[in-house]
Amino acid sequence: MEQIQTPEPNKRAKSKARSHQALIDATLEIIAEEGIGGASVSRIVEKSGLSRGMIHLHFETKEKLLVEAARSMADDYYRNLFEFIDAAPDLPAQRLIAMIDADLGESSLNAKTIAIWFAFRGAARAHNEFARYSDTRDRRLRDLFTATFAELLGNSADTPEVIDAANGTIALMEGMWADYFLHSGAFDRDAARRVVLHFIAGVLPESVGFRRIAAQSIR
Amino acid sequence: MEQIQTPEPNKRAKSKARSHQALIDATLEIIAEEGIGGASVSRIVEKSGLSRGMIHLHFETKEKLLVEAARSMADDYYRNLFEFIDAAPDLPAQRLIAMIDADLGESSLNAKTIAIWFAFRGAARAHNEFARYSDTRDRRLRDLFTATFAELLGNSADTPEVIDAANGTIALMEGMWADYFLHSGAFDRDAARRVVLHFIAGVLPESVGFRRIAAQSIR
DNA sequence: TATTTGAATGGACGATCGTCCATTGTCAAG
DNA sequence: CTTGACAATGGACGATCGTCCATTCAAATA
Repeated sequence: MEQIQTPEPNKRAKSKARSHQALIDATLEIIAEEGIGGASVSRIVEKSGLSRGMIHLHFETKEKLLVEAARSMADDYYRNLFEFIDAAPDLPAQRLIAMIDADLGESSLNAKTIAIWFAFRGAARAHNEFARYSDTRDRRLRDLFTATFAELLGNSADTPEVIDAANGTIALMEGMWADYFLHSGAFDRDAARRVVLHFIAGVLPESVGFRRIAAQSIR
Repeated sequence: MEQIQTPEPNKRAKSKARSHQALIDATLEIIAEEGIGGASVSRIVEKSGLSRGMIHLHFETKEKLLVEAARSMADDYYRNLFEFIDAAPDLPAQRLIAMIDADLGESSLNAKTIAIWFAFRGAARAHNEFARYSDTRDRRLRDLFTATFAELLGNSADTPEVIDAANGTIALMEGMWADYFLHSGAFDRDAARRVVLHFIAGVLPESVGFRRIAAQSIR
């Protein structure tokens, strides 16, 4: 009987996909624990439990595997961000808070992901492919913040008020990531959230009512 | 005639000191251009124009040379910071602005130093010695900001208002460094300064008069 | 001037790096 | 069941890594 072309991957393809992902996962784990320098071919294949030739088979080059790993970090960040945005009411103030919560939440900001982000960034000067993903993340985030502040302030997105508010907010969150990176032990997630909301409220006119909404959301 | 023991270094010691510094300088330049990974023994001795055995002679280990290079970055940062602080009037608001100007000024924030700082940070997970200098820098800065905000607000240094103001300010400046790192081409130094001052003014009570002093200093 | 000191040299060393490929083993098509 | 396809293996390869040390040579001392 002629079989309908199976939509689900067959055993071969499944195994291949599993190996592909195992290499990326192993690479990220090693980078988190030992930095980019520790991510040698030998360590990666050891950690993944696969054989030496797999990196060349799946990624052609170790470099390209690292780029894929960086891309996967950026993807995860955005997936989490839009989960928060989609779950929030469609009001600019609520969306703003949702974006901050996504950025400072456990799934984006934790010991493993932060170690990986800073490791990739540190190597970005040498390998601009990494920078592309650090930068892509940043550019999309900047556009989202700019649009949200424009809506919140009732201004066009190219006014100084909007641009400054977006720049300051992004800087604040970046700074909180750096704080976490340097003192993950002492870092207080709720305090970071409170400070960010407080600083943003300070630069917005009383009339937009952000202060009240932010205050309600303080935990 | 018996000569008085020369207080200035003799030719030998001078040459040794020059080589010592040449190795650190070469290392920092390579890290700025090619990242930590590019700083191999071969590259360092090539760049410095010295011979292969010098790293072992002066630093015992390449690792220790990198640590010395990181320490030299932290030293430069603090030297510049205190130059600004010492030049400022002994008033908390002026000192606060001086610290921000030191942090965002050309001598601390430029393409070379930022590339180096982020490279060291990225490798900090692997080699905690680097982290010590990133962290030392941060801790002293944090203490200075906390003391200044305490004075400005007339509160003790352990009140939430003071701690939050210091945390937010440090985060803002960290974030501006990250912005510079990711978009050194598009970065606007004066805009960054304006945003930081604006955000700080927003969280301080009108009564401390920071807004007016900050506004006067906007360029 | 003769001797001692130690800064500086540069090649040798084993370890590890990333890449490549002949071979193996297993799944899917014929 | 046989055969072709291909995911997977793991060792070989030259290049480069960081360390070490026998040697050189100029400066300081006697």
